[in-house]
This record gives sequence, C-alpha cells and structure tokens, in this order.
Amino acid sequence: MSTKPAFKRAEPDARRLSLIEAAARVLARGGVAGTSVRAIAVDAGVSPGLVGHYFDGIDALVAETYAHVEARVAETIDAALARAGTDPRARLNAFVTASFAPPVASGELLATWIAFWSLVRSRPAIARQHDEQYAAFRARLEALLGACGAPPARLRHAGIAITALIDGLWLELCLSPQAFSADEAGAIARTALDAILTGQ
Amino acid sequence: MSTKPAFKRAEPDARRLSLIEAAARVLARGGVAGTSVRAIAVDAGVSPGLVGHYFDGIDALVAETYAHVEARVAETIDAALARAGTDPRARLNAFVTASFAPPVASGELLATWIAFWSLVRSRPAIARQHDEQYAAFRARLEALLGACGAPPARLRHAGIAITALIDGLWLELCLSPQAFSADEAGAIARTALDAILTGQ
DNA sequence: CCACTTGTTGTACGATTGTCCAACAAGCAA
DNA sequence: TTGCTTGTTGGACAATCGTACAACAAGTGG
Repeated sequence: MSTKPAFKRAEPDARRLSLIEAAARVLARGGVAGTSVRAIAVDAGVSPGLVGHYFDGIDALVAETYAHVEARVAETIDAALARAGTDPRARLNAFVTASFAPPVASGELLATWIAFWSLVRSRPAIARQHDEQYAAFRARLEALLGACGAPPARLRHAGIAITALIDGLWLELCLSPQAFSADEAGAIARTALDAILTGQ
Repeated sequence: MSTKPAFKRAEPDARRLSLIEAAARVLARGGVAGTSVRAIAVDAGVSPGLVGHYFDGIDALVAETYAHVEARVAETIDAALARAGTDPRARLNAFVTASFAPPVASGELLATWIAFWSLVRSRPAIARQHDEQYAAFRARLEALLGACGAPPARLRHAGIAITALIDGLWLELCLSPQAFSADEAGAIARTALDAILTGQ
C-alpha cells in the first residue's frame, strides 16, 4: 500500500491564486483587524511560511488581492453590459445598476478596499497601482459616456463626476445599507446621467 | 528649592481632548499601520497606561477621534458658509469649495476615516455612530439645498446624490491628488448643483 | 532507481500589540 | 500639616504579529 502524500504541489500560478482568494475571503469575513498571514494560510489550507514564498510580505498580497477583486468586479460589470445589448444608454444604465448590486456592492468587498487604501499613502508602488486602477475605471466609464454622445470636451469632467458619484454611493451602500436602497442609488445615478448627457 | 513634579494632573476633559488630538496626529503621520496605544501616548507626552484610563480600548479612542475630526471639519465648513454671506446658492458653493480644500481634503485626514471605516462592520456601536454622522452631514446639505429652492419631494435624493458626489471626489482627491485638481472637483460639484437646482 | 530541484512545512525568532494593575504622587479638603 | 481621592506612572503580561530559515518531501529528468 502507498502512503498518502503529506502535501501536494500546486502549479505556481494556481497556488498564488488560491492564496489571493483566501486573502479575499479572510478580509471579507474578519475585516482588516482579523486578517493576518496565519489566518490566510489556514483558510488556504497551507502552511504560513508559504505566503512568504509567493509574496514579498503581506502588503504585496493585499495589493494583489485588491487587483484581483477589482478584476472580478470588472468582469461582473462587463457581463451586465453584455446582457444590456448594444444601446449605449442601456449599457450605461446596466453599468450603474450592476455597481450597486451584490456582489459588487457588499460589505464583504469593502474590507479589501479599506485594507488597500490604508497602504496607498505610505507605499509609493501601491499608490501607483491605485492611480492605474482608478484611471482604468474612469476610462471605461468615459468610453461609455462618449458612446452616448457626450461631447468630447466635457468627457473628462463627466467621467470624474460619474466615477465619484458611483464611488460615493457604493461606499455608503457598503457602510450603512439601510441609509438608502440599491434601487435609490441606481435612480440617483441615472438621473445624474440624464443631466450630463442632455447637456445643460 | 522645590522638586519639580513628576507629572501634572490635567482636567479630565482637557486630558481626553489632548489624547484625541494626539491620536489624530499619529493617524495623520503614520497611517493606520503606524498607530498604536504607545505611539499615541508618546505623542501626547503621557504614559501608555493612561489611554486605558480614559477610553474603553483603542477602538473607542479611534471612534472618538473620528467624531472630533469630523466636528472640526464641520466647523471649517461652517466658517466658509459664514464667509459666503446669506445668498443660498453662494453658501452651497462655499460648502463644496471648502470640502475640496485643505484642511478638509488632505491625505492626513484620510487615515482617520479609514481607521474608522475599518471598525464599522464589526462594531455595532461604531456602525450606529457612522449612521448618525452620515445622517447629520446629509441633513445639513439638504437644508442648504432646500434654501436654494429644491423641491421638498426631491430633497432626499438630491441630498444623497450631492453627499455621494462630494464624498467620492473628496476620497479620490485624498488618495491621488494628481488625478484631478481641487478646482476641477469644485467645478464638477457646482455643475451637479446647477443640474439639480434647475430641475430636469 | 537515483539525483536534483524546489514547493512546502513547521517552528523559532524578535518585535509589537492591547490590556491590566500595583505602586506612586499630585492636589484638594479638613 | 495630615489624610484621602484619584490621575498617573511604568512595567508585566499573554497574545499575536510578519518574517526567516533549516529540514523535509514531491515530482521530474536522468
């Protein structure tokens, strides 16, 4: 009879991903205070030492977790856009609706954002990453706004405005879900889109 | 000759305040990661044990620090409103301008917000405090909007919208000050106010 | 079957955390 | 001055943190 292996080797990329997903789960479950190398290792079913083997410290793991979670958010929104068809305004509406519904707007995701934000000011590399992901988010929104006929001269300000509005509504929706509903947030965002696309 | 006292007693309220202000400074200087009971005590020129004498744990100190800093923010905005005179729209403009200028919009303040946000989901008492402070902020904004002639039926959504827009712009201004300027943020917010006050 | 590489383990390490508490002393009342 | 209250000290305490590293073993190429 054969002895069972004490552990199984994983393909490096798969192992990295499983650690990132474990970090996201731990952040969602216990918040920033409940997140540590050990807790993540336990959740991933792995020895704590392995975290250091794949990431340059826990801050780097948090940064990669943020990037991964935001990529999943982007996928969720892309799926909503695809479902909305080809009408530019319908796609814009789908964008905001998806932004305020689970799994995008949820208290669980917030912990990952907060953990990442807390590193932005002290870590230049993470500040750069934040700038890139913010720019990408805004660029996508500007493309949708442009497709709806927003004048190019106003595209920059429109993109900043709608991005900020969505972020502010999303944040409050995560922090105190009872202050207003996801439907209200969607209605507010669509009203703002009307105002911007109509032009003054 | 008299021996110098080893320490001086402070009036309880003054001592509490000095600890809160020290916590705000430490959060501003070192971020969430650089903040601890000991660091705050050193900054306040006090023994670490004294923190426990005035606050039920460091989370309570963070919560009170947030309340204090937001009160200072409110004072700064109130001063801007007073300077703006009595014209309702001028007061509204002053509100947004003050929100995007130091000391309200600054990376230093952000750390206090982040530390507080990270406690909202796990501490019911802090969640309640957040709800109250958010409601107060929005109520003040709704009063200013109402004075500008915004129809009462739309006041709730208008208040949520402008609050979210200001929050989103403020957050991004703190996180990456080079993405857009405070003047741009002010112009964007004033445009949104125009759209809301004109009615659609 | 035997190296050899390297993913993985488990622990030890020093530093730091928040909290607690006995001892001290400052300042007021008598 | 004498006594008393209590703000204050400073260190002890257990727990936990992130990281480093030597030992082990899984899987691959020979």
